[in-house]
Amino acid sequence: MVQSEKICIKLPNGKEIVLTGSVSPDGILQEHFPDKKNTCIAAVLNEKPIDLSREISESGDLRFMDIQQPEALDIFWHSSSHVMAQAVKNLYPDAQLGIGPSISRGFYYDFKLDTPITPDDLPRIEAAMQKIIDENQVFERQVLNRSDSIDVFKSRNEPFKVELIQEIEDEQVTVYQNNGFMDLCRGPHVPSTKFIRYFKLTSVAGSYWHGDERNAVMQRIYGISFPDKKQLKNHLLQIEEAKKRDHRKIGKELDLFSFHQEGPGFPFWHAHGMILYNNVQRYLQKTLEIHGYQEIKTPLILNEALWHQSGHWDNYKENMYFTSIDEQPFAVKPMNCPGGLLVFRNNLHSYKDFPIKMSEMGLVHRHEKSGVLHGLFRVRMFTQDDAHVFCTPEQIETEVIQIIDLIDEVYSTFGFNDYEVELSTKPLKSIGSDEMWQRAEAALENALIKKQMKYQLNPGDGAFYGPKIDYHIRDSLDRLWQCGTIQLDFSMPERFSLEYVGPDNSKHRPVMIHRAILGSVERFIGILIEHYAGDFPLWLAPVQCAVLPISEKHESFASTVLELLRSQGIRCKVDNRNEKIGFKIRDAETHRINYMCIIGDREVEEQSVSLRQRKKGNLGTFDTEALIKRFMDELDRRANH
RNA sequence: GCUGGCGUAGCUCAAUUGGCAGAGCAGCUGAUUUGUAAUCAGCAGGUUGUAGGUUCAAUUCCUAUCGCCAGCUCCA
Repeated sequence: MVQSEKICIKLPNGKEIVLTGSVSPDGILQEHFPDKKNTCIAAVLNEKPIDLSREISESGDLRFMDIQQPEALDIFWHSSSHVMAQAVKNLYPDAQLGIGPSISRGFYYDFKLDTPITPDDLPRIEAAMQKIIDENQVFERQVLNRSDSIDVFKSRNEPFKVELIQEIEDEQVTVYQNNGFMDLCRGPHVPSTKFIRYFKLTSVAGSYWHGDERNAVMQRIYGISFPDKKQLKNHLLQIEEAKKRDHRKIGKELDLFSFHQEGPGFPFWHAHGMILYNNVQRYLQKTLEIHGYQEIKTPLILNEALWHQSGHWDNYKENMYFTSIDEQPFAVKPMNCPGGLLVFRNNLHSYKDFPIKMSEMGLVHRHEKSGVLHGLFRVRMFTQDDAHVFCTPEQIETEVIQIIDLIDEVYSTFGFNDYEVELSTKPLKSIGSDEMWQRAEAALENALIKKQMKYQLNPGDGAFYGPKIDYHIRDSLDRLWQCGTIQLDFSMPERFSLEYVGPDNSKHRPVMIHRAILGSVERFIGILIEHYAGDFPLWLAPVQCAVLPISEKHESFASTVLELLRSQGIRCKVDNRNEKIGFKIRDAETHRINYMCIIGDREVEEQSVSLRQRKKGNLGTFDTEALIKRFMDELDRRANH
């Protein structure tokens, strides 16, 4: 490239240099920061990432991307996917390349290939990758014009790449090449393959070209790589930990719930699971009572006409189940609001009664495609901790603030102190006047601002009937789960002609706020199981205490202790099996029982127990009074540990 | 829904190229009477998801079906 003007570059250390001739970031790195030569993988010129080997053709700020910087991982993973694709092409010359991006955690590449790739093939591909890495092949960038590049990829039998180029509007495209492997790619890449130090291919799966099931079926290989061995190890450990915490696995181990062929997507709650379910529900009901809610319950099956009126027929029919009663069409409710509206409309309401906060633990059924069902996280039947707040437009902001506080209170009870909030505004398809939307969005936004909440704006992502605030809670493994939601609704009051009598003695239309805190009780319990890894806090635990007599002769006092604890509402059991104490302790520990009361000669003598806490070990001797006090105190605080 | 994988005892998993379905844990019985994460021995446990088919013979091969698991644009 001919340089018409001199190029001035400002370096990260503040130094300014003038380039003469053809200079790449590589050269500058060698000259000015020789110690970083081995750890830099790319440069950033005027906030645009470029290859280290790329000739600098414009003036501006230049900095270097160290391999340890998070932003470098993106490039790192992208290069890793190239190496993987190259390895696959070496092993399967017939494979046609799809796309191979870096993703939030790792990378993948899609291939069209007639021979199926199974997990057993991954070590072979990994070995082929290692060979490429050991050869330290240099990634070479090349600029081609469109038609040439199309010819190139046609001749290489890469129809998908040709299709991609045809979708590109630019006259020039870039390709990267190393040792005969070529890929259409925007770049940048790490300088050479040796930078991909530690990697692992994690899974194979099917996918579709452009994600559309009408298109060609592709095989996708997922992988992860890191510059540091420890990072890779930690990542793999985290995957292991997540597997250990899988609520489906723990649910089976602790006998919490089950699923059956006879009811796909419909959870069966077992006795232990019901304790979780009931405790979560009771806690919530009590809390709502304190916050001025009144609880209602509406029928599971309602006449289809209601669903026409509510708009669900038009917008939600695909997800609903239908039946008939006395030859009349009925539907199983997928949401609770229409039923709640009938309750509201059953009485005449004065503005003096507002806000009216009606809550419902509503069992809803929603048809989900069979392929998306997933334990308690994605089911076809669940209980929503639903509520509808009816108020005047002026009351919206205050009510939303109260809900924000309530949600925070509930989440922190379960140890979720970290959550993310999104505000979604008017979508293209919507009902209601612009003025109404503006007022509603402002009310939600003001509430968030007043509470000094950080939130992400999702323009155009609101429901068709109103804007909303969504909550995502972060669990102990740093994963996000959508749970709570606060939605303003102008549509339902309209459709159902809701009214209240105002101070002017005439009728007005109320505003309705839908809100859920847990979202789905079932899903929330799934999240709790994984969050606590099955080690539930005392107030939730299915079995809180195991009474363990050392031998047969201690059974009598053990029963006395059991009865005493039971009389105080402690969920406990006695283990009278003919086993050694070590066995009984192990059994109680593996069943995640919070406390063990060990009873031998000494304890019978002193009328006390030797208390042991799950995962913590021996706590020493407690007389029965101190024991109960300890339990009650922990229960009162709903202590999280 | 689509693609691929899987379905064996209550649970976790075995079973050469098709050749008598097996182990550990849990359960039951007996011995042992135990002091802070597994005492020993014995017994029992199955229409191999379901329905067809191929075969002298099917857990194994084929077809259908049900369910489970993973994935199904985070775009060169």
